[in-house]
Amino acid sequence: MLPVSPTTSPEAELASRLRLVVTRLARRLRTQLPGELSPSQLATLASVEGLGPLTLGELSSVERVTPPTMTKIVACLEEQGLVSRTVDPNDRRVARVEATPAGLAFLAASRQQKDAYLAQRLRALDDEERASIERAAELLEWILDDRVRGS
Amino acid sequence: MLPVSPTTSPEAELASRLRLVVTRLARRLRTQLPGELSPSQLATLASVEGLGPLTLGELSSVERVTPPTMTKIVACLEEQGLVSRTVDPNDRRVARVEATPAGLAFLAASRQQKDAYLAQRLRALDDEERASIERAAELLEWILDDRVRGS
DNA sequence: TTGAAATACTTTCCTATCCTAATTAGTTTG
DNA sequence: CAAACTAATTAGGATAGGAAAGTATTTCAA
Repeated sequence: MLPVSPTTSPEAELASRLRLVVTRLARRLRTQLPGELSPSQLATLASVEGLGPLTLGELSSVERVTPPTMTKIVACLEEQGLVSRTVDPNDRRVARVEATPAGLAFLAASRQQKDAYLAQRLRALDDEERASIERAAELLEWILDDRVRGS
Repeated sequence: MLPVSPTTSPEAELASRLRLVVTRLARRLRTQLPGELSPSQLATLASVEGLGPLTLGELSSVERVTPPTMTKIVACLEEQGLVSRTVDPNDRRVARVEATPAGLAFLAASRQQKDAYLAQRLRALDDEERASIERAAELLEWILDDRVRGS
């Protein structure tokens, strides 16, 4: 439809198209939930849930955020009762962060809310179309996997 | 792989998976270009390119940003010579913003750079796999199309 | 035709987020 | 035990974006 800048390879053209749709869809999903947690806070909570109890340092490198920033994020989450901290008895410098039941519940609710939009749209597709999307999701997961060479 | 919270329908499960991969890929694409323009500035420049000359007010509502913020964004883009402003001779309160040739060139380059990452990854797939992604991109474009009923 | 209201943008000031540098507390090692 | 190292925190600063108020211009009603 739109005459994109002259592309050299078919991959480049597909890349352009994929980038556009992924960027837009992500934006749509983001604005779908104006929740009371900042994006970093939500992402941190999700990491804690997915990766189990983590130290502040691990969290800050997972979230690509500096340690001081992570200190504040975790402090805020803790104040709201969504995570708990436990000092490691063997090395009392480190504190492990863990999701509380309230944190897990919050995450589940927030996911359900975001997924609701997508699920509603997906319901309008037929089985074959949903299978296509599933297959693509698989491939994109592979693309995102950094064990594949090249940063 | 990860035991997600109990989902009710197959659509919900796919939605969850799709949301995750789309969000992550979008983030990857975003951080891929640490360019000298902020995200809002880049988005504004892209809107100006795509929608033609726009007033500040139109721009701020398109970008979901308050007028003062748009004033600053445009001022910054103008300083860098990426857009130009022209006062409407019929109504001297309004100023129309337009992309300069330098602005268009910048956009093209930035797109090419982002696409490069994706294109590189896509090159590692075979034709069948690329076709799957293309099909999915089509479906996602349809999903994003707001002319389809339901917000 | 002129004052009041409306409109388009700008200026000022405030908040939130995330950074770097320096500090504190705890652990390991020579 | 002291020096070096490590984990987390505190202090301070940069930047993006918003709300409220201000300025310039246009429109409308009496």
